Amino acid sequence: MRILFMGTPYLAAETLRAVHEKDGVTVVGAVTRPDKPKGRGMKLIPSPVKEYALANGIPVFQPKTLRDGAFRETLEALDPELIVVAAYGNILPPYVLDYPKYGCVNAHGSLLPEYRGAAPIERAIMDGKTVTGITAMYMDEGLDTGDMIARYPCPIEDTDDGGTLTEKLAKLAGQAMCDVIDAIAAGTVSRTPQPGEGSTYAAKITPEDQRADFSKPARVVFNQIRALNPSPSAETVMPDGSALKLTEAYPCEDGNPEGALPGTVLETVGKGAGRILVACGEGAVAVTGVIPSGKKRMSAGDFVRGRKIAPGDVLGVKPGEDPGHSEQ
RNA sequence: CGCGGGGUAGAGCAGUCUGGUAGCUCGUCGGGCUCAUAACCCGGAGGUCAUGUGGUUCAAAUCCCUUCCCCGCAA
Repeated sequence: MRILFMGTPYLAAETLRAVHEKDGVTVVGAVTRPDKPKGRGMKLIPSPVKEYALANGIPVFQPKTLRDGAFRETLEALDPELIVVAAYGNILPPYVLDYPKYGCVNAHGSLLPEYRGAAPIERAIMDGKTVTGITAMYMDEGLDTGDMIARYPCPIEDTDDGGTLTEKLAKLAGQAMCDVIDAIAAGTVSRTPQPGEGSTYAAKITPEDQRADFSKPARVVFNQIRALNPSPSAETVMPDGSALKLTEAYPCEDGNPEGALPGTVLETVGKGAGRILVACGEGAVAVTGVIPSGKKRMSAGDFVRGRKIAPGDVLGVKPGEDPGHSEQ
């Protein structure tokens, strides 16, 4: 089967790998977003999909848009029978949707109709969900609104973070697309419209989403920190005004018995992996991993040993700002 | 040439402004205390201070210059 793949980040690259390694499949091309035009020192950063494709001899296409005629010519030249999409980042216009005889299928990182959109994995963890998954679906002109083919549940463990869950879902996405290809080849594929009710939208992560809000319960702060690890990470502000990313933590429901002001550092431990206990609206979070501004990812113990933080410091409040107005 | 931080012992840092004995918190090794310990006490090892047989100086981790590398932000 002649397949054209479209996708961009890690999850998409793993999906491409699964499809590419599948018997009876010819990947005629990989469409991915253009290399990021800048980076530190003007570096170009190719997408994971592009890297995989180049390493495996798959032609790479990086159109700025699918809407103009330039891509239509490419599409006709590649002449795919099926288009497989995973986290490509663009809506497909009708002429693309209609071209392949077997249609366009997508692997989405949630159990639709929940978490349609750009950041379903992170949003599911942030919301404290215990189950998410991959939905294999046909694409239409809407945002993740097409008919479903199959859903693959995946539990979210307390030990999961954005990185581990993405890895798990990436494997499922690969499996899902291989199953879909088999079903299409066998003529047994089925499609079910999404329920009209229960849909939610998982907007992309904004800087505001990254800002740790210690006024929330410990569990919420914990969910936020792990959802955004390893990238882009939850972030707070040190008493000196510098940024501090929080990469690892665990909740201590009874860690703030005296009801200290949210953001207050209650305890620092510099032995071993160490930890930094920070008061929350309810309970406290024990931060165990951080990235100081201009520094590498390090354990809380290393950070404490460097004497950058001490009990009594208040996080999340810029110097001169009233701690009572931590909202907004 | 987008903005900024940094390269000092195995780890994280201080010291650099105001040149003049290489320090701190840990880890590690040895000893002690203890019923015992990741706790406490004592002692030791471990660093050409990223690079340049660079410049200035009586003297450079520190001031000036070179090159390389790392990281955060922004996209």
